[in-house]
Amino acid sequence: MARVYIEELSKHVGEEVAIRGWVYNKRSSGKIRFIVVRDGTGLLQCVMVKGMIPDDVFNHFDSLTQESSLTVIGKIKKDDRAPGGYEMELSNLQVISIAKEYPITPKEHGVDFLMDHRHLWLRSSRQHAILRIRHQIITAIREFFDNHGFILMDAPIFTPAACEGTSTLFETDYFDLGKAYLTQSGQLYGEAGAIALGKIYVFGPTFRAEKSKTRRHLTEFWMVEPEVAFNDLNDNMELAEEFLEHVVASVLKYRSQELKTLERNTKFLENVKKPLPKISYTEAVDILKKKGISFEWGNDFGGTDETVISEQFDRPVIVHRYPAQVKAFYMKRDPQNEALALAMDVLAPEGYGEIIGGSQREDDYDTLVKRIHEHGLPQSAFEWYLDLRRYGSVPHAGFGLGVERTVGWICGLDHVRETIPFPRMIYRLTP
RNA sequence: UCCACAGUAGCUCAAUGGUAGAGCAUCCGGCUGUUAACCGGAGGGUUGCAGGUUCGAGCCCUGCCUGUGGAGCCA
Repeated sequence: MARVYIEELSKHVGEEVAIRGWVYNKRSSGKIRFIVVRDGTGLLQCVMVKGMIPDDVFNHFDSLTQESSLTVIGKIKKDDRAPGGYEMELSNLQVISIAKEYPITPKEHGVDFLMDHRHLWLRSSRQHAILRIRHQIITAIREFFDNHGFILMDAPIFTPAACEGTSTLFETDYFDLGKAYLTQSGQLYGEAGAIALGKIYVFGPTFRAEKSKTRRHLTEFWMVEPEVAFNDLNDNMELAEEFLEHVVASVLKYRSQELKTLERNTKFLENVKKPLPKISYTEAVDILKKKGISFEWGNDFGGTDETVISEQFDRPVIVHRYPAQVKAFYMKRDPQNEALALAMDVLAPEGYGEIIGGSQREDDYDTLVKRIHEHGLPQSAFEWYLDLRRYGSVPHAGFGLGVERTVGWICGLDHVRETIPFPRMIYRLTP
């Protein structure tokens, strides 16, 4: 007899099959009993009627607890009364393991309790939907870059010093070489890769030791960072919008069922088509002022500022040419206005904030040395990086996309902690 | 680091300063189409911790702990 998965049951109507999984829920009305089984790919309602099957099989029902593992065998039929649309007329049932009293009941729970049981919470339908969409987003990211001639180039996670010199980093002892730090960005290494290979992307985890305590922050998160030799700021923005369009379209195409499970309104997602609106930082400041928000030119946007700006558009908006003073040392200045950096951020709609940050990089050796000193950074730590300007320097640009914020936005979640299987936050290191 | 809010049964929550309760979960019983099934019954409590006010504190006051949201910083 065929052992099949629930998601492929439509191909097995009328056949007797075996499904291996776990008890999601059970209900009884005396002589007729229902077991809802999950197998990781979906839910299947199994029906058994007293007298139609051997009593010992029928009586197994009583011992089943939520999340007990079992094999169910029976004929598949279409039935609109069943969740998922298909139902199994159970003919046999083999218990693999009876679960102890399961902490997560079909009723509501608080976030803290669920986070303490994250390893079990992952079994619920909603978490399935989020993780499948996360998978789709990561698949689409790799697909996009792979199909556009980019080479995946992994950057190290242990680094000798701060990449940008601003964030607080996680520190660890590193044998006789002193301190090592967990990377906060693979970008500088990505630049070396772009000069070596033309166009590359770094895709890996990054770490920030800042005590950020908001719905948009994790201490460990994933970032994808493309870097392209000979690209300028405009090329960079075009790459970003084409990339975002592909990722969102892929989720809409392959994960509509999961978006439905999450009750996601896809209106804004369907709008993610290039070209995206592009405004300068100065224009963004004007928007804030028109909305009556007091904001001084030269500051960086806060969370609420980003929300107000993004609310003016029906799709992600690209903001470019920020004041250089709020941006990193390696960003190239605008030749038209030295006070501006050739930087760009993509703000997601509906208040999800910055999902992409990038820039054209400073490619002039002398200017870059000057910036390193202006930011109070030790030049010795950046000698290898300066080599990229000593030996065949070219204009180049890239950006970083935060995977968890992107998942949160596409899924319509109110907190990034549900976008990654095991979130790491300042007050949570377990499970 | 700062600001605000919260902590009562395994879980989610009630309880004017006056006998700590409900739903779910668990256990027992009933029900031939259930949909977070339903109906009847049972067990389950050091009200986060330490003090204080009061005849009397889950409730008021002080301190601490833990968590949540936000600010700063950022993706």
